[in-house]
Amino acid sequence: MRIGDLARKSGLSRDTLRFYERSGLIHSTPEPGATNSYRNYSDDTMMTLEIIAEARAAGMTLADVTVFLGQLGAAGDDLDGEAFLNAKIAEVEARLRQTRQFLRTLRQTKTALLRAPKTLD
Amino acid sequence: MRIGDLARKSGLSRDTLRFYERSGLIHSTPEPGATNSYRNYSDDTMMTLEIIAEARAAGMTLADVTVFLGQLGAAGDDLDGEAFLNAKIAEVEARLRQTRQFLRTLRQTKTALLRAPKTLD
DNA sequence: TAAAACCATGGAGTTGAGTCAACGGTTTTC
DNA sequence: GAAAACCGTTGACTCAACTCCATGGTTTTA
Repeated sequence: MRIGDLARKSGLSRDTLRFYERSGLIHSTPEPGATNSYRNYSDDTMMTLEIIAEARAAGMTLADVTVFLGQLGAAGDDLDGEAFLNAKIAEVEARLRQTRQFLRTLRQTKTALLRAPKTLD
Repeated sequence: MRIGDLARKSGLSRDTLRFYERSGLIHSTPEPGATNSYRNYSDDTMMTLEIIAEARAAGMTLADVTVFLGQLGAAGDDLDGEAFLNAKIAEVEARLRQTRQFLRTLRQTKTALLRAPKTLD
């Protein structure tokens, strides 16, 4: 799949995809025997992009995501990897708590606003 | 309370607090009859800072938080305010889902890593 | 086969959210 | 009454994550 297709499927801009590739988050392999220099993405790239989106929503930086995607591929008794994952799990759990708390605040604010007395005019 | 105290209590830097004030997120009132130009914060400011932290963790921008804090104070039959809150609630819910999904992925990755066969050496 | 649509690279620019440094005035403490 | 510890402002700087532009090559379509 070429970059334009991936952009349409993912909702990201071509520039963003190139930027992600420069950053080592996704990879493209020139179509075998291609005469041009067009990027060629496998279908799996979409899944990677979804993980990236979730990770970003969870507050991770792209640098973190790069490390994590590395872990995802090759495992095997990796102590640093475990420490990294534990740290990130803790961070995301904390963020989840704060987000839930904020959602409660948002909802309360909404009902408070609805319950508010009409102002005379 | 002066800016240094608030910085210590909140864990934010004095610069960040001044930046938040410039942005209209928090406010200070010169102590009545003060001869200096020192900022003076009420205890409530800490609560505002906690809301800001939660909102940021939930992915809101400071611009959004400014609007939201405005809603928090003066309510009363505000249609735009309701629309804004509904939009933000939807955004935060979506982000919450993505974050939960990512947390699952993180945990799975960890157990996969632990289950991985020891490499011979 | 020409126009439209796509792709590439390189480098500059933008935005959000701070952070730092310089310089000088206040308060507190020894 | 100094020194240390605060505080103020202004303006430049950083960093992450994009985004845009210029220039030029390739594919697809009418």
